[in-house]
Amino acid sequence: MPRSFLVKKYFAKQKPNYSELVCHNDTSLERYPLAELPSGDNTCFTTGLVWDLSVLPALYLPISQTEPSATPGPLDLSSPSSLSSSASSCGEEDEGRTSDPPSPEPVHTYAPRQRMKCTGVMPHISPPEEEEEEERKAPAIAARPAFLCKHCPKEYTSLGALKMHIRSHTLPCVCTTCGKAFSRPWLLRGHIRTHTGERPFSCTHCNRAFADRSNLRAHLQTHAEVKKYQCGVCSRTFSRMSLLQKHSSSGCCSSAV
DNA sequence: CTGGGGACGGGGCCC
DNA sequence: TGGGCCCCGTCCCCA
Repeated sequence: MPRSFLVKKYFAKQKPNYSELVCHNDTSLERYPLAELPSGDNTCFTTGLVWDLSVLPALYLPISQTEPSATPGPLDLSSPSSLSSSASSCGEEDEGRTSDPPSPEPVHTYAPRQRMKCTGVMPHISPPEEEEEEERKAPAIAARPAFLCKHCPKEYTSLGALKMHIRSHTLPCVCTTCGKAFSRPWLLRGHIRTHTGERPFSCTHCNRAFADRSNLRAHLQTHAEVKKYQCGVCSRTFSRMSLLQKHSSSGCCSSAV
């Protein structure tokens, strides 16, 4: 299942310096280098690589075409239970998602994924004992070095990775305001900002503030003269992959798709 | 229709 | 080994 996050690992040891990003309204100060994108060259620049659409078609494979079994199974909603981890326990300060120049490797995979809307439906949260039991069972199910998730076909090479994954099924972090549950505390923190209105990440160009670093990163693209994603046919650049996709599918680059 | 913002998911890395 | 954070990404919705 070629989910984007499963196929990364571009620069393991060469992370860019994100301490440059500004995070005002917050104790920490960060400054984002992306805010100063060079202009001119419309194909590639140092801080942000322009993706060429012409390389995309072969790489953009829907999940169904590549690994159908990888889709996580439905959540088990059968056993509601008390939840120890709460919004308060997870804090409210800054959290970490960051904007950032794209990886220098022009390999993108496209995989539409399911979304869980905040619809008021309480997701299932397993009690700690249940979660531990699942974790214990997992290695037994696995063939050998692999740890299999009992909720879905995923397998991992380490128990730690499996435990982390299982959290996506058990969703131990629950928002005390709306009841929505998350797999990790910082996801909950980010969600809580939607209630509090806190926006700790600001753009150095326009002072617009964001609650999410990733959104700031995307926003910074709008200030860039040359954007991250480029059409292989007309050389037009876009701030988002989705925009490039729309562009390509709507005529201009029909030959490239 | 396009561009952008909001919300969120999950693996990997670091401590 | 586990938790926190980083990074990258997607989808939905709206102007």
